[in-house]
Amino acid sequence: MTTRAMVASTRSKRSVPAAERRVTAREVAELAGVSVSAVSRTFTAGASVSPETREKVVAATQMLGYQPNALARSLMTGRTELIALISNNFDNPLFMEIFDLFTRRLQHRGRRPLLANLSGGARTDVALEMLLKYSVDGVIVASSTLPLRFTEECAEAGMPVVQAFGRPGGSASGNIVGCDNLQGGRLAGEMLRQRGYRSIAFLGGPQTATSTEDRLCGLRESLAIGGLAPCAVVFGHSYCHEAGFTLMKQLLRNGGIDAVFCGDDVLAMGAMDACREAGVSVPRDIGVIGFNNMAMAAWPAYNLTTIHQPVADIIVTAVELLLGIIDNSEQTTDLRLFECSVIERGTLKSR
Amino acid sequence: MTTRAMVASTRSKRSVPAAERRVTAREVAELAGVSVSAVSRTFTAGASVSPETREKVVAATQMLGYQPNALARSLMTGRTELIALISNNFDNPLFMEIFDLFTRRLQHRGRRPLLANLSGGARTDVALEMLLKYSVDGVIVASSTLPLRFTEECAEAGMPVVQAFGRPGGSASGNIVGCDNLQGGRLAGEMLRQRGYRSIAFLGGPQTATSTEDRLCGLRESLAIGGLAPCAVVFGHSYCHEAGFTLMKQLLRNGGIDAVFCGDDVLAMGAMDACREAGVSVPRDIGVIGFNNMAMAAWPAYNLTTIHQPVADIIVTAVELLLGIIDNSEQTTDLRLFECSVIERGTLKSR
DNA sequence: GCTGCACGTGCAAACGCTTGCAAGCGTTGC
DNA sequence: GCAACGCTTGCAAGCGTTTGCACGTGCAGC
Repeated sequence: MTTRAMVASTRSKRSVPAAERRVTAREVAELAGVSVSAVSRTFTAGASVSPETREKVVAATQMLGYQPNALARSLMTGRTELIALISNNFDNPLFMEIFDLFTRRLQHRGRRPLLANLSGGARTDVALEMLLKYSVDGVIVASSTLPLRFTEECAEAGMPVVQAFGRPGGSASGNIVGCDNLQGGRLAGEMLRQRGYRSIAFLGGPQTATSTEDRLCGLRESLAIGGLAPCAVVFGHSYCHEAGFTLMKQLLRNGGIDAVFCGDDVLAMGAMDACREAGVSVPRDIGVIGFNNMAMAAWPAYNLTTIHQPVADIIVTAVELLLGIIDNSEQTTDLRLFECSVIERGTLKSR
Repeated sequence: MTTRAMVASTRSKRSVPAAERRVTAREVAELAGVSVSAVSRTFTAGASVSPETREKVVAATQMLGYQPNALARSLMTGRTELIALISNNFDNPLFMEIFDLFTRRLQHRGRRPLLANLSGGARTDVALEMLLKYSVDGVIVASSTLPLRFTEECAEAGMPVVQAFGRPGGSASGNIVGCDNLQGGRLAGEMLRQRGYRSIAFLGGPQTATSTEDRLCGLRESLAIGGLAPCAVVFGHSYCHEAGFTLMKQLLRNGGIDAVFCGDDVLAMGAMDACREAGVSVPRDIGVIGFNNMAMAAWPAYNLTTIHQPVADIIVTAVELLLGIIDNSEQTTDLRLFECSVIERGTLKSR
């Protein structure tokens, strides 16, 4: 480690045990001259409390700065209002938007997101264990590259779970909300055919990712209509810039392509950067179309034509679906797919 | 909403209340033929349990798939192992790296990150309340744009708190770990002077952000040595691409600058995109230097010369500092600043 | 004036765990 | 052989809540 750290420090044993012990319902009750039941009821909607009692309790609460202990409450109610948010996708800027929207939505619905990071070979069984230990009310898996198995394990352990940005898995089990990757892939294919491209390569994310698989499949279907087929198909180890860059260099070396459909915008940006470095002009020499329409795709450096998936809709739907399952405590198997649309920018020739 | 959603659904009232009730210590105790105390002690390090008892308990545990309830435990121990992770910076890709590192580090130390998103006018008092309700063991504030007041309020409420990516505030209270923005600003200034730039603009983030303030100050100091001063100083509403883009267009309109120091890489990218659009060449016509060295800065589309701050070191230090405070339960006032360094790429002329 | 009823309230028993305390028991030292 | 000791263990209290239940109380209806 070459960095030097400046360090300044002042320590002092906490002299006054100020705010040491959180104030409890009992203390509030005493001050208000009522029972603990009364203060509890004051804070549970729909409980039977007279206006006078409530007023006394509220006054005492303000005076002492009381906050009901959510954990103790959860012991009785069986609800923690904790929702696990699981992902393994921390090198894709789209997930910044996704986290933002998820956390805001959960907060908005009075729930707290407990994060589990499954990237970089973190053990899923350890994560599962911790979800159980903390008795989360439900689980949201936000990733298309996480093994479906994990989602199933959550369900088996009795936790309501919805997978966002997943796809109708083979097992057909579980709740999934995402975009119609197949349709999105078709859209990309149509677009490329319309613009007169003939030698089209597919540059995808992890081959095991259902999203990549479906997008490729959609492309194939759509090209087949015009009697075409992808002239090259390559997969990256992850949805990251470096993968797009490396794979595109490889495609350029092999030659013979006039357009590439990338399974993700960040892959597309990597691909464009490879073109840039190789002196290949986009869209003059080669057409590029991405997927996701992340914020960066609109940046002038890339100005990327791409397939939009309605991230915000997906997230709201995922949260509402999960909360619905929790409230009704019924096991559902829902599949909600949103349609994709084309965002035209500057990386395809005008025809 | 123009998107249509395909919906498929299968519902079924959960017939078997399988895994309905989590298995408790009592059940394990019964199966193992011991008391609940014994099973509790089996799972608390350093407790006195004979090998035979432990073995019986472990066997029963495996058999039933028992998971100690962390929340119930916390009621007695006063520890939740929950750490609040607070941020309001969800439009800056650097924070993807930051979240990744924080969550991994916390997991590695056996803690769970409880996320609070304070972006977009979320109310800080509501957030504070929820931290108290859930009795988190400590708080990490990961932002340089969050009001120092929030950090102070956490401390006042008796929660150990460290601010990451903050700076030595005027109040001199609180635990802060970050980089030496002043020194980083100086570095940028030196770099620009060395390369022969004379008319240097500063393009910062929010004027109230301590990071922006300090970086500008460092720049000023450094330029002063060469008898220079920034020829223009502008601030964005946030550390985002759009702000960099807009502000740079403005700077270009006003004219008379030959280099710009951006308070953040994403601002720099916005600025470069503005140049691109205006037909101004970087670095031929104008030099650009950024701050942070986020992953994207290395992408060929930008190939941005920038000031590196050792994000990983900062995060590890922040976590260890916080856990230290929690364990020793002593109120400290630590300040740990890491040195910045220059990452040379292609956005400054070679001289 | 008595019964019936609705409403508020407090008591006490949970929830699933930890932990102080004392009892049990086998060892060791004299 | 007895006291002292150390190690295990179970009992029971307690952590901060919620909630079923029973017990008032006040009021309307006859």
